Amino acid sequence: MTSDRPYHHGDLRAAVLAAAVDAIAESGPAGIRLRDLARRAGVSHAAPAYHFGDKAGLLTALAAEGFALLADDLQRTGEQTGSFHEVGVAYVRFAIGHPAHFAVMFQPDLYHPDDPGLLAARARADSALSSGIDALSDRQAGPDPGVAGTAAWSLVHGFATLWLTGALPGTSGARSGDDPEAVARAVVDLLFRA
Amino acid sequence: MTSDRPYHHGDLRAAVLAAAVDAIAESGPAGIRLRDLARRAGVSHAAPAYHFGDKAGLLTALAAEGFALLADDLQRTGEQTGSFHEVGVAYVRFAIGHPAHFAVMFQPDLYHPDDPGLLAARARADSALSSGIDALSDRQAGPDPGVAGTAAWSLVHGFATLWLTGALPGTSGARSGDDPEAVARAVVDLLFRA
DNA sequence: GACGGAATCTTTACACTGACTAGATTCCGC
DNA sequence: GCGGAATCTAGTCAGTGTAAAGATTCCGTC
Repeated sequence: MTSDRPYHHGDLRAAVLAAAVDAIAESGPAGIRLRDLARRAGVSHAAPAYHFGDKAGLLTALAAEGFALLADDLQRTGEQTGSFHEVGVAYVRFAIGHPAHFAVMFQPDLYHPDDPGLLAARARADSALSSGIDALSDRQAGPDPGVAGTAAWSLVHGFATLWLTGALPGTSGARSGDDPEAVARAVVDLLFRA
Repeated sequence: MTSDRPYHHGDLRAAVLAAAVDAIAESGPAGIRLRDLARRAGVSHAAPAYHFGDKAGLLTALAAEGFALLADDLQRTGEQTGSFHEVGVAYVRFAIGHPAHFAVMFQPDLYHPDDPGLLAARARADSALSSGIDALSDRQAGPDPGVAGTAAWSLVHGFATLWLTGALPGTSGARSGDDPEAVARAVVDLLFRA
């Protein structure tokens, strides 16, 4: 069985990560199989283990990539708009635009939660979100800025999660044509309408 | 190896469900193994399959049980207090009190989402939550009652999810001694303070 | 241009899992 | 107490994750 494909893939690490994103989009993070990802990338079944160690290592890399992308999005949005409303909407936009990453990021039992690269990426995302919240608290007459930040994060995170799960009536119901970003904006506005 | 335990377990279905709750609390829904649950219940490795068909069937039953418990909690709280604030807090209290159920309930890729029993239980929970939201909208001057309901649900769901994930600063940070229910109440109050 | 170590991938092997099947045991209505 | 139904066991199989050892290629250095 002499294949004509080269012995070295070129960028197998990225290819496996991309294949994982596809596989998760199809059947969720639980249905992911290392051997299937290897098949998709056109390599032997044990090749992914070289780059990620084990299955949890792969998902760790995926989660870290997700936190890094989220941090970039939030930071850029914060700098461009200076509005926490828009940072919140950007959070939802990221979740819906990268559902596979988002699903893995907030299931620490799937990966190695102490991985340094992951912790660094998550710290960046936390920082970008916090700075948006701080800017908000300045204008906000709330009693406790910590509570306001927790509320804001909970709101956008919950909305994104419920939307992705298909639990919201609008997702598969009568208002299925709704733009999630528009609904998210309305929801965020409601929280800070004072 | 003649065991002295009886051939019939008595209530294996409930025992397996209880073992699943324990196992999920230990290592998450992804780490659950049918053979391990059988060992915990003291039966042969294939016994659980008789009651649940397959692994997804077991998690379907667990999710249905969770939705039923949630519906009971929300309905009781709504009737006793008549306050949506308290219904929201009850939502959070359920999630933190039944983390294993909650984790499975909102991961439809783990179970059979079309199961009739599951759909019925979820419909009951949706109804209990909606009635609380309707009562809220009457007093609320919001533009769209649908938006207010989505916001409220998103808020409590997001808070519960983030708290269980350990993502909130208060969970493992300096304010780790905080009572989640008290924080939830403050967060819900913030949304509807007008 | 050639050498040699490092990086990358394949092959082989093994324990474990979920699922299926046939058979054993017990329960329960009549 | 008879007989079908319900419940559980035992055996089997394909598929999975992981580890170890070997094969192939890359790349800095001479």
